[in-house]
Amino acid sequence: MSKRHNTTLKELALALNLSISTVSRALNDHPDINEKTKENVKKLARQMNYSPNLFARSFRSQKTNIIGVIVPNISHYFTSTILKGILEEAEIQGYRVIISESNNSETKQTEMLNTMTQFGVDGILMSLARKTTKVDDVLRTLNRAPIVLFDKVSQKIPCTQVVINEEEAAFNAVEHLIELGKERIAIIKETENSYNSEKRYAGYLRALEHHGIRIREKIILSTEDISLIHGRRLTNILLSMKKRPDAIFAITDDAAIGAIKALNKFKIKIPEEIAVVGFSNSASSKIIQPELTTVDQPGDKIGRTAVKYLIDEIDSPSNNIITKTVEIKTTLVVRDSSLRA
Amino acid sequence: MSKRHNTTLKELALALNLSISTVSRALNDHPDINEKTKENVKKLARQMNYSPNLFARSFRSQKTNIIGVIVPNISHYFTSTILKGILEEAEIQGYRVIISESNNSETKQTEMLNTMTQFGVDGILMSLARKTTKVDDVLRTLNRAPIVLFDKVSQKIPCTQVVINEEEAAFNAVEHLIELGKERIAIIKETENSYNSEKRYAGYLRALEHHGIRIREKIILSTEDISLIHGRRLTNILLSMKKRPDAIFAITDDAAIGAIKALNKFKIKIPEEIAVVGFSNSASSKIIQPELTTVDQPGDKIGRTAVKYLIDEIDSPSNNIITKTVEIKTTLVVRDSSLRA
DNA sequence: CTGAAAGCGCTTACAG
DNA sequence: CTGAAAGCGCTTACAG
Repeated sequence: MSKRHNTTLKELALALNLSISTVSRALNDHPDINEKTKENVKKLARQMNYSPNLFARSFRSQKTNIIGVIVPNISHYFTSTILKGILEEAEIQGYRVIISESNNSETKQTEMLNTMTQFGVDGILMSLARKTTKVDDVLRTLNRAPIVLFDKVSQKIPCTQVVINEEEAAFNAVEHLIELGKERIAIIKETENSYNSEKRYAGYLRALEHHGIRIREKIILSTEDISLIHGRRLTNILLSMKKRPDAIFAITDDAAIGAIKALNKFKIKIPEEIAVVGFSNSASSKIIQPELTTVDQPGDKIGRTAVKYLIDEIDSPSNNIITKTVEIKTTLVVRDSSLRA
Repeated sequence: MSKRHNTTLKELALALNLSISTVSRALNDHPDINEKTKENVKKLARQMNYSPNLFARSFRSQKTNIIGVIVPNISHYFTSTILKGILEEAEIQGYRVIISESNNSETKQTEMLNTMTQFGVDGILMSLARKTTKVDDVLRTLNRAPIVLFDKVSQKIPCTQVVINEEEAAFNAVEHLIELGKERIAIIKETENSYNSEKRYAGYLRALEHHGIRIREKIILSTEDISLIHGRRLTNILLSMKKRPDAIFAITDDAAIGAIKALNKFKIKIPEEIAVVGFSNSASSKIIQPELTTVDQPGDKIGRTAVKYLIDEIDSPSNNIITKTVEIKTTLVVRDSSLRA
């Protein structure tokens, strides 16, 4: 047998002097077929190393059993934990997963959506590229295949959205700082109004209001790119103020770690002088000194949940397009950066 | 037009009162077709939101343009950078990528190989699960589709293997410590003889020999699971010795970071008393205090290279099975954990 | 219990 | 310049 050759039903049928139909049925354990025949067929199939061509099967059944996934950046840790959940759940349910990256480019994202529908995926899981504005492209895809959004979502797209309890999580994080006795709590958030940043900011505001703490515009800082470097830069600005904050809530771990790096540099005691809380529970949050208090986002569960909702829609396609939001609970992981002395 | 409906060539043909053949050729800009006809066809195709069913096309051409990827753990940072490279290069070359995780289980790995060949992927990229012993399964797959291994490879599998210059990289890392004036250099490696651990250990030995430094068995430590926790544990053992080492070379960043955490706890000066060098240039290596000297592994390049070699084999299937090793160069990133005072 | 035939959507050699 | 027909590998309703 030469290399790269795949045995087909036809070959088996020829060798056994049976019809293709019978061979197919025998392999699929169809009740009609004689036990003896089944045995013979299966034996030869094993010998000839036969395995069904799933592509042909999918083609016939008009169902690919493939889920397409589009994420902004695959090497972002939180994203990779979601992907892990997606892969696990998809495998359990008998689906394969095609992954692609939009690199936060809307153009690329549209291209990916097109390839995926052309390819005939049964459904699409997507976390939106930053600044996704031309929702039309996504809506057009929605006519072809069900979509479930996760993490970076948009209410403008009428479909199921799997997110964490952003607002509540931020509320809890800030309340934790207040209970620690902190009163001048700065926030480092995004300039652009992403779903996530907006919700976390709302939680911050609500916590302050709820506890009767005055909102100080001066210590509400924003940045385009919510990274370690900008977390550090904005913290330096906070430190240059006449009246420094006594806590910093950064809406990402990266920015919070940047903040800690800045505070460490000036030998400011954490959490006594300034406490810090982040968001994500990334691997780095346990590496930084002092270890970072942060919101744990269960990526695995988000991924699994998104897959479940998507497969539900694949199995029972409904024509009523609705925006449904599914919230996954998070927990605050308290570490040294905000531990009561 | 109802939801979830895909226009087909047949429908276009019917609407235009043309044959399916003509419509197909018009859309593919076949020179035989009348310009006017092409225009009409294309116009209607746009109106009816037609896009070709790639599944049908693949089915006919017996080529899926899909690459299967199997990795032990998708959320390992280094792996995700390789995946990034794979996705980028695959897209450029017009391939789609199916990703799955073996979770370091050989059984699961075999299953994935089977599904992928059944599915008819054009080729497979794989990083082996730990302790892959039953090479037979992989060899059987090799009869169906070309395989290129990367990172976790095995010489027992006759195929192209894309790796980094493990031995040389370790040699350079240890030589760097020697040039710093260190003489009692401990190594933290894996118990099990993985390709990577073996090569790095060989580089360590060669560097010591090359510089006429005696090899001390006592400070050559091994662990099953080369993680932060075990890096810390083994470092504690090193610290309990009568004569402590003056440097630690850990064959992963995780273990090196564990080492630094242990040293920090005992307020041991890094690098003056004990210098530390890791391997990977993970995100965490820039977070830990002091920042970690480590070997930068260009994941992106590894991924791209693996895709290129695989597509070469897909395009020109050769029957001569050979083991070819492709080495990607690394660089040592010197940071505070080994910086001359 | 087994077989002949249709069909999934597409491309292309062959005919006119 | 256009069309009828075969075929990629499989499943299944229909017939016997």
